[in-house]
Amino acid sequence: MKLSTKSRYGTRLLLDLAIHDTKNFVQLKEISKRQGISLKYLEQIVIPLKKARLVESSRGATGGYRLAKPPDRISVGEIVALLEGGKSLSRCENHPESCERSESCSVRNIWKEATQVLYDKLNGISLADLVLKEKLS
Amino acid sequence: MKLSTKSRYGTRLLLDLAIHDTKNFVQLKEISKRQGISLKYLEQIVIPLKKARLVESSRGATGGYRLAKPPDRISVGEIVALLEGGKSLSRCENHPESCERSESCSVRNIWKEATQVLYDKLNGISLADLVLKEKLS
DNA sequence: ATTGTTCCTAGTAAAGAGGTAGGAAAACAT
DNA sequence: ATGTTTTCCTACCTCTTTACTAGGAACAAT
Repeated sequence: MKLSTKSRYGTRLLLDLAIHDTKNFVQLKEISKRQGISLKYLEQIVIPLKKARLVESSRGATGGYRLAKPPDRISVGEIVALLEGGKSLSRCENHPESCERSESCSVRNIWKEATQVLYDKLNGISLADLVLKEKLS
Repeated sequence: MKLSTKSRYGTRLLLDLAIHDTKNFVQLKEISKRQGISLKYLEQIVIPLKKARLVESSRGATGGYRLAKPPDRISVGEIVALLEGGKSLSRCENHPESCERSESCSVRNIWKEATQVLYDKLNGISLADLVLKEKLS
């Protein structure tokens, strides 16, 4: 039960955009240098972020990315859910047919509840919060 | 960020012991039938549970397993932490050297906080609680 | 001695994680 | 127009982890 690097790097990517922006476009190349993440990998990670309309892009020489919404409207929860491919902690959570046998749902409900508290926490943290914390340190 | 089958099956294994026991030893073969999990796989899963003294065993023809502690003293949190191999959600959480570069710890702290709320929840649920829920349904 | 269990050590197939590689398309600068 | 610099798109690749299975030894009861 580990977070993938996609989630972690993706969060850092967006945080970087939230800090070094904001009206103008920021190039992945810059973020790559600052965050120490390969450009090619960032290109992969940004794709779902763009699809989900968290960022918008501009192509060409002076192109780059910027947040599509104000930082206080983007939560860590939605970033993680997006890059992890769904909120559930157990695969069967949304596919009851696979463990219907004897689990009787009482154990499965535990996983649901755990998922809930986890995302309640992450949903309560916005990029704006992270920017603030970053500045304080 | 998914739970492994080891955690989920392990929890069901222990819940089964908590229900069908309790003084006598219960064979994995029985649990295998009831839970629909292969005997060989259960044998694998029970090893760390025994090492951690959550269960005790008896060998031979009338052997089997039983809980080593009362069900209200065993939490789902410790089962999961045990079978997932640690509580951290991010690999770097306990190895700061790997992401010291630019994350400045503010993002990493988020993962720590998330881990905390998750395990606070799971630690608050005991096998005895699960037995109760199982009986109600 | 036979049977039925735990225990121990391997092995294995498929999926996922964590990237790289090469180039096309677009926009800008000259 | 041409070259440059970016995003964008598709594919590939290696390593680790997951989720098991296999075979048999050790042990205890009958």
